[in-house]
Amino acid sequence: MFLAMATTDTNARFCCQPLMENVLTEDAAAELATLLKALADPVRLRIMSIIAAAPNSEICTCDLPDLLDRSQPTVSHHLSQLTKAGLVEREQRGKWAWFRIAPERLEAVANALHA
Amino acid sequence: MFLAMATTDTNARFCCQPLMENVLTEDAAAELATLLKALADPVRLRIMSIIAAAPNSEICTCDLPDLLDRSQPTVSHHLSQLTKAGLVEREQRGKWAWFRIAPERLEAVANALHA
DNA sequence: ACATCACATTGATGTTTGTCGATACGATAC
DNA sequence: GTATCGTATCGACAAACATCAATGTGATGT
Repeated sequence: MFLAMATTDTNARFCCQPLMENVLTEDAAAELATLLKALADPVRLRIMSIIAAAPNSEICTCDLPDLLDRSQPTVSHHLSQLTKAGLVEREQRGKWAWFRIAPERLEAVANALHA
Repeated sequence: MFLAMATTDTNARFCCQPLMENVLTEDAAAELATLLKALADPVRLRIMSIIAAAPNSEICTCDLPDLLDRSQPTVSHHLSQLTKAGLVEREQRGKWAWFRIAPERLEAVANALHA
């Protein structure tokens, strides 16, 4: 939905007539870029993938440093990025933190990419 | 297709039983991350959007600096990134460079995001 | 209370990225 | 050829990012 998210905010002149209606606003572009950026890292993609493949579609943080071959602070940082972007949701259970994918949010990104 | 792109490359131990089958390989994750990174910038998203909305779904580079409010070198750099990622295709016509979206490539990214 | 465990935060470091001025390249027009 | 125009490349710089060791925090169990 490069189209669907669209509202115009530019009134520029052109020499080859591109129309500026139905084009991503600077704001809309920034918002979508933020989401894509949150996904655009191999470690974070693998986290999403691991969650999607896990029983009950949820994981405990404790497994990730081993699975991802990254330090605990690094994993924590990536989970925080994904959470902040709204792509995963965090739930505390005793001392463990569990994460699930926020499907609507992920779907929104995927849909935004269909022209 | 966090699932569809999957083949395993990790045999880690776990305390909360996540399965490591059907999980993105490090290589697959890196590849997908590269594509997402190419899209994860407001200027590049607007470029894609402008192309998608343009007549004949193509644009001449010459219009972009004005439309995007960025210098010519900056625009050139972003177009180069998108081209390198295979998300757009370049065609020289006289002195002008024209760009079109590579739909399969963009679709592949979108599909990879459906769980 | 105390020790322990799971996780977050801080601080530091090397790398990558977006940006632009200056310049080089390549095609067109004269 | 020479001038001009559209675009790419180079060099520099500041901002953002991934990473980890060290430390802080908050809950559990004894």
